[in-house]
Amino acid sequence: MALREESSAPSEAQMEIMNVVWDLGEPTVAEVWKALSAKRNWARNTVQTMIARLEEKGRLKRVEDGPTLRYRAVQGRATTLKELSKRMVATLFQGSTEGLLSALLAGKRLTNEEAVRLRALIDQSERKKLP
Amino acid sequence: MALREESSAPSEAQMEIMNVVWDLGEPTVAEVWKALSAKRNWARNTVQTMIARLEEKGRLKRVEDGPTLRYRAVQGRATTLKELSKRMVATLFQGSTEGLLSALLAGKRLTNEEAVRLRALIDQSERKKLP
DNA sequence: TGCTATTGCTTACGACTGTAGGTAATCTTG
DNA sequence: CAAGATTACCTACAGTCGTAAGCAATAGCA
Repeated sequence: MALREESSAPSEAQMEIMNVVWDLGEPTVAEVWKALSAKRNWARNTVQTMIARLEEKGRLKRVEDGPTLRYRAVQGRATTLKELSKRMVATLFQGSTEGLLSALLAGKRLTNEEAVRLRALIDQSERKKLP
Repeated sequence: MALREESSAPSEAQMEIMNVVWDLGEPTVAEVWKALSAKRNWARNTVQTMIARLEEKGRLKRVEDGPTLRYRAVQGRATTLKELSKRMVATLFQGSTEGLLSALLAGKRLTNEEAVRLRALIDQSERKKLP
């Protein structure tokens, strides 16, 4: 396991940072800051603090690269998202995937393409062999 | 709209309280406390504080019922869950329902019954007329 | 070589959270 | 009616979050 069990779920702002790190691969603080500057009008130091905290919590790891530091995500995006979504289904929907899906689809009309893709996901998971 | 826009999402602990309130309808603090005592070893006052905070934030409303107070959820469960799940899909998956579903189903095998029910939800949402 | 921009580290501060202890009013029951 | 149980309200305290300012070392340019 990569992270200490039962670590608190990252907040929305923290996930924004993580997403940029995943997108950029191994960015510096300044790169993350620039990437976010369109959406969030944060000061550079704000980004720096958040990255430092994510590092303390074991979600990011620093990579010494000459003078300036770069940061890598400790867990891959897919793993993290899987954990977070399972956790959300557990707390909000008592573990029912169906509950979540029905909340999401409530009052929403799917296009045919979307429906096809979602069905494909279900087919795939139904057919899947367990390891 | 029921709640002030952009109110911060309720935390996991807060959602546990909300879930009990929805289940019980219009419980007192003590009833919530008892209902949670199996899962969470909270002091009665902890539950009371959390309920008071949920009231401040407009998620619960007190109902004077003789001497002791009862609390009602201001929004229905379905509405709240819909909001929260949309928000999560937005921040974690850039709005992609498919992204969430694929994270949830990753490494999981659906039973036939589950698959059938999920497909039904999709069919329904595909067919749906918009209001 | 001295000045300016960039980077990293430290510290701050108010809001919110999880977690509760005290206290005072009220209700119940012997 | 008096004593214990139940309730509600107020206060607290450490931890996290969002948001940064201040400062020191370094680096690059004039």
